[in-house]
Amino acid sequence: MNQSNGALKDILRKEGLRYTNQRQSIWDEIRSNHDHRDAEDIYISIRNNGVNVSRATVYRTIDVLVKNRFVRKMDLGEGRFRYEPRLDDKHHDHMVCEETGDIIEYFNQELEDLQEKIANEFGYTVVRHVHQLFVKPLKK
Amino acid sequence: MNQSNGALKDILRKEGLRYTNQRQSIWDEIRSNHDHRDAEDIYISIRNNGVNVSRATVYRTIDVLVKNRFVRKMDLGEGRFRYEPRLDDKHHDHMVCEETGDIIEYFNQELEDLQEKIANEFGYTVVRHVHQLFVKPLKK
DNA sequence: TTCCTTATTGAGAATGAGTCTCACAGGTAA
DNA sequence: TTACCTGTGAGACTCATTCTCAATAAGGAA
Ligand SMILES: [Mn+2]
Ligand SMILES: [Mn+2]
Ligand SMILES: [Zn+2]
Ligand SMILES: [Zn+2]
Repeated sequence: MNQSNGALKDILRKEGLRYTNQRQSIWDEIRSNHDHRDAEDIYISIRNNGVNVSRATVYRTIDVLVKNRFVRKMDLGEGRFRYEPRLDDKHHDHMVCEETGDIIEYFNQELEDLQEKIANEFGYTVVRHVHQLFVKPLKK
Repeated sequence: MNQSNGALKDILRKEGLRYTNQRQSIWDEIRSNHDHRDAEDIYISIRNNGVNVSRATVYRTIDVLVKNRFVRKMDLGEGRFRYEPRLDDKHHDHMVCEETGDIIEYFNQELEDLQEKIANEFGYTVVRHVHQLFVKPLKK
């Protein structure tokens, strides 16, 4: 599984890459919580743990992790990407509260099916999709 | 209406801004077709028409047009924004063919309703949303 | 019309996320 | 140990977009 500890070595081997302390630290940091953080946040957190890595290595390693589905890269239209660990690898989409900035995860099978149906109507099949709901709290 | 000719003057007046040739040229260029173009494309087209405007003015004017719903700004995750005129102002979402780059517009009321329902379940109401389907042609 | 005050503009500098370069460090194999 | 080769850090670079500021042009007043 993605999430187990030794799995990083496996994908690195598969990719013909070496196992290094930096790569392990970066994956450990991303795994350490379920937030949706940007590269700079991740970089700062690693450094605050006393590990010296460069931004370049953070970006390079994230690419490997994204390619191997350990990490999901998302674009909320903020001008930079955010990343989250794919610990259980269950698909979900995001709802962003415009008042608080909270990010809520949701999954709705009907929505997933509907979008495939729409694509089919145009002669296509969905490869990937972006569903983002920018919301505000209902009046009580 | 947005799309009529004199409407630009109206929104500029409302915003306390002056009516200038540059602003008119930029809106005219964006209005001239229904493509989903980036700022550089728009800038180049205006210059090819023999009108001298700066990139800064293109960006500044687009902001005003977006704010006043003359133009829709979209982020397809390409690292730059694309813009389209809101000539009839009917809402639609986009499907992007990953093989050809074609952008197909679609609208599905069921989808629109469903996402509001999902937001409600979490105690929110949808302010805006992004729905993008990245697709490939069905095998024949 | 001409004048006057201010908003607007153009050119290019600045910004910021992300990528690239390259000399050096560290693993690997014989 | 040597020879080789990948990975890394620091900082240069890229590219879309924003900012700065001196020069220009709206547009209201007279
Ligand atoms: Mn998530
Ligand atoms: Mn469109
Ligand atoms: Zn989904
Ligand atoms: Zn929609």
